[in-house]
Amino acid sequence: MTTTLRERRKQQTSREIRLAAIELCFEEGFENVTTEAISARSGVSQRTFFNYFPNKEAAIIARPPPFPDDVVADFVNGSGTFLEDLEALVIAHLGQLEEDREIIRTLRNLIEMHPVLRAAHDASMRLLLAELSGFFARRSPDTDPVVMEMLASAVVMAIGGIIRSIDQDETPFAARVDEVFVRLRTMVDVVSQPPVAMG
Amino acid sequence: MTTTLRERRKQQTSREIRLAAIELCFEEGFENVTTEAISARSGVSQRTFFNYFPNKEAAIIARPPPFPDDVVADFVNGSGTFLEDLEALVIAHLGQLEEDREIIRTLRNLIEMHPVLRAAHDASMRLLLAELSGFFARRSPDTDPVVMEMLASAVVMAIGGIIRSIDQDETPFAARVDEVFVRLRTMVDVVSQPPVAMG
DNA sequence: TGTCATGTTTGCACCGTAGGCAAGTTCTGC
DNA sequence: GCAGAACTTGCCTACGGTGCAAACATGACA
Repeated sequence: MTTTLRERRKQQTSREIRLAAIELCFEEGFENVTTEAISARSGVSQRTFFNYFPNKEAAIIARPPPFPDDVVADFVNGSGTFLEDLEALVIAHLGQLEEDREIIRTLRNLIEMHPVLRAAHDASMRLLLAELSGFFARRSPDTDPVVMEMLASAVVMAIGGIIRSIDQDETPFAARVDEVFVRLRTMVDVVSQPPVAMG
Repeated sequence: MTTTLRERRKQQTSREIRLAAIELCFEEGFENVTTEAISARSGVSQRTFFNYFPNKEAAIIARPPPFPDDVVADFVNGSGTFLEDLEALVIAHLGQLEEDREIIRTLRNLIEMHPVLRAAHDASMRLLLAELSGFFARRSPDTDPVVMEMLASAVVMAIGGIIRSIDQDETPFAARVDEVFVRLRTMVDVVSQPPVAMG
């Protein structure tokens, strides 16, 4: 039994701290929120706050959950084309984001406005990028790893494009995978543009 | 006359602070360097340090100089293919990095090791990315801007690939532009992989 | 149920980062 | 040389973040 009372409590406390942090940011603006205030609202001591999170940002920007192992395995050992197999991977990721849809909506502006949050968010995007390009490299170990990073960063950007349009499009994220692939193909077209101008 | 004594002094002070910061990091490790020590070594008060830089990281990670206007104009109004015109832009950028070659070598490890520096560096990369994708969008205003971000991020990654191999390859950066384009084409190949497996 | 080991929270003390303010110093234009 | 702008500095305050040891809660087991 791994889900002991202790662990559940910890989960709970962690969630309470995060919630308090986000609410306070929303009410007072990120700059004006202190770790002391967050601790107070979530009913723990400031010292405990720092047992859970290394800093204020970390309480607000959660790192995205890792990709499920089976989905990764399917991609890495996939027998279709790169894009075909990539689709399931991206859908899995978008699906997980769906749960956080409301939080994403709330945090988007906060992130836009505060360099510190932006940095924390960047760091979490960088992890995603590394994870993805790792999968790519495992799938085709002979391809230049830098190329895999390039491709992964393009995919991450494409996903970002979908997320950023959350306010203009209510469609569930996963139903919008196509946009990623349309964009990848458009990108290819730009790069492969024939030597003679097309008017 | 814009290059007044005052401005030169400011430049000078700024450079002295940066130098002191980098030297100290090299001698004592980033974590063990305080803004107080940096200020002391560069002969200013701690208060003045904060007049110049918002924080320790900013003194260490300089943002790359902007692209020269004429190079940008040539790219934006260029009449060749996308890749052909892109070349001059990338060469200009690599050329500017050449001047910092030694600093880059010194700072690389520091950045790898310290999340705070990494974050500062990411932020400066993000500016580069935004600048580049802005140029791309101005050149072809009808193309989906998200695609331009994807492409720009791939190019930035490719440039990063060159910089990261600074220790394995002494060739001047600008002489290695080709690697960027080879990699862009490889990336296109991966994405455009024909539907039937190629063994 | 009692008790012991382990894990978690807390208070406290301490250092470093960062900014506001006002007084002092240096530079610029006239 | 002088008035005013720009810059530097010291002082004061607040927040961020960590180490430590005491207090407390929990799980295991008799």
